[in-house]
Amino acid sequence: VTASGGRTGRGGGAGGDEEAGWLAGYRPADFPPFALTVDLAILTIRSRSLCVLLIRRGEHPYRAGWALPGGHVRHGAESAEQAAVRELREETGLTWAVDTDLDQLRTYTDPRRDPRMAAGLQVITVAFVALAADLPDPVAATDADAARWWPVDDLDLDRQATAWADQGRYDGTAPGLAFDHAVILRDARERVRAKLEYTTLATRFVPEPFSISDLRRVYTTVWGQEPEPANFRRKVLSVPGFVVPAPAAHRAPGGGGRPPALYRRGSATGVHPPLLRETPGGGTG
Amino acid sequence: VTASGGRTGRGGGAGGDEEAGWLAGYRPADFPPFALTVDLAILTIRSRSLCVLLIRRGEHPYRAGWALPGGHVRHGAESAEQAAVRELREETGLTWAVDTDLDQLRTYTDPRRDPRMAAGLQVITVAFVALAADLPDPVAATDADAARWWPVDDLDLDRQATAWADQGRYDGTAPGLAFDHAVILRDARERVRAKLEYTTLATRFVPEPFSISDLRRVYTTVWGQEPEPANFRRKVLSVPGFVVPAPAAHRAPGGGGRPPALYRRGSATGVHPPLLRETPGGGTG
DNA sequence: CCAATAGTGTCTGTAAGACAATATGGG
DNA sequence: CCCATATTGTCTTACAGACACTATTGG
Repeated sequence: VTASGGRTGRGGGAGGDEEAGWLAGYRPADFPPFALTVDLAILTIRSRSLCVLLIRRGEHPYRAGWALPGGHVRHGAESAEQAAVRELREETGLTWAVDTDLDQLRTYTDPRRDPRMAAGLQVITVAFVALAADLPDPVAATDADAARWWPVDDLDLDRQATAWADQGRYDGTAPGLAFDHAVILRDARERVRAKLEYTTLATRFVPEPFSISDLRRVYTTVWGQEPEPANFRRKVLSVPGFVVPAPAAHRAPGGGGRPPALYRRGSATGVHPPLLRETPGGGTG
Repeated sequence: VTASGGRTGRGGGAGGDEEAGWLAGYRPADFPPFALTVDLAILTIRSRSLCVLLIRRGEHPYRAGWALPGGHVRHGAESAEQAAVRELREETGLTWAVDTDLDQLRTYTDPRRDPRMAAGLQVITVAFVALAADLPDPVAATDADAARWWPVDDLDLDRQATAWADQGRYDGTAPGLAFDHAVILRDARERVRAKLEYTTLATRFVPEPFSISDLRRVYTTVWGQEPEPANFRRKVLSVPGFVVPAPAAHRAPGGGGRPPALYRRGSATGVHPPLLRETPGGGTG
């Protein structure tokens, strides 16, 4: 209280005279162990279903169980964001743009979320959402003995998440996810649904070039309800920079029908005013 | 890979036979120390300014510097959310509803964000936003030798946050915030601005009963731009459950003018379709 | 020609922006 | 009455929902 009493108007910086001395003598001796991990909900669309990348854990805990890819943040060497990019590359073999496609979702800290708490280690995780179009089939990598895309709808998320909240485990018939990953994945899905409304995120789900119908199918798949085709087209084309026309190309659609005009991603990131679902998350009541 | 190979379709739970044995022998011996803290951006409106509760730190690091209230999560005993509620009560002396008024903002993990990293301790923080109407003047409590409300606009946030990102410190004339708290506070302000659009959050900023003008002043203050009064009224009253009429009461406004009708908070949480600012965060370019 | 999909036109209801007009209180 | 604020009314414009209609391909 005495030494740097006049600090108020001077601005910060931890490099004060007295404080430098304090730091020199500081030892973080008695901190009980927290572990910091990242978990990734990597989403894509395959055969008209929203799919998530899951790995089969090669190590304890939840060995041989299905889980979101992720891993430990390297102490002192990186942030959670950097760890997420690194894990993503390790898991998928792809390089990734950080700010564009990786979105910090939420941090999960409940002491009961990891069984290692019983041994005195509290493991907390920062969850991220990533989107992908056209990812190759995943390769099993470090600490995973298998990896595959799972349709999110097949995972019985709501029941799993509820079961987790109630009793800390789940015994249904769908693949059970390790830790609280069902909760994380449910939150991730809701985040993506919401972001489709007010961002151009949907274009990340489709390989270029794409038709307006392709883009509309993204909304249909993620929202679970189809926007009216004519109005959807009007909206997308009326937002400057949502999509830009691509030179006519050759594509062979399955059956007949008029071939669609093709587009690429535009430079816009926001959609304003937003596209609205019928039943958004919040609700009015 | 062998022991519980058939786990896939059986659902999770870390209580498997083999895994119980592993856990019994597990010791988290060699985990380098992470510390987990929470920081709170507690916002209110005072004399037509958006204000944040800051404390003057009584302990190192950044001793005697201004900072967001917060503290360590108790290892093994609580989640970040529970710690936030506890700290909030300790700092303000008020009980608080968790889900309603405390919102997890983001987690900050950059190794450079806390000087104790130099001593080998990586401190990460989960930031929360809380809103308040009618909070009493704060009392200095544990590990804080002073606490007061600061108008957010007086804190030179943008310059502080930029300076922090560039060089890890800030030397301007406004009160400098400890750690990366200028960044956190800027994120918090943007979160609140956005939430006013699609939630009934604004009612949390005004003491009951309130007039439509009181509510409009919240938007004016937080957004920095005034919604058109007539249209604003129409919108608020057209959303069911946004506000409910309160029985006529006695109030003495400063000057003359027709006395306003008074309302209380309704039960609705979402506003759909949303109220829109002119220049939202995302932007179209 | 038909089937199938893409794309256009148009009517309508809702709601926001702008702003004038009216109501209700205190000097 | 004058002032200040609240509240209502109304005209206009923007845009989403709905849906009929036209266009362009393959068989």
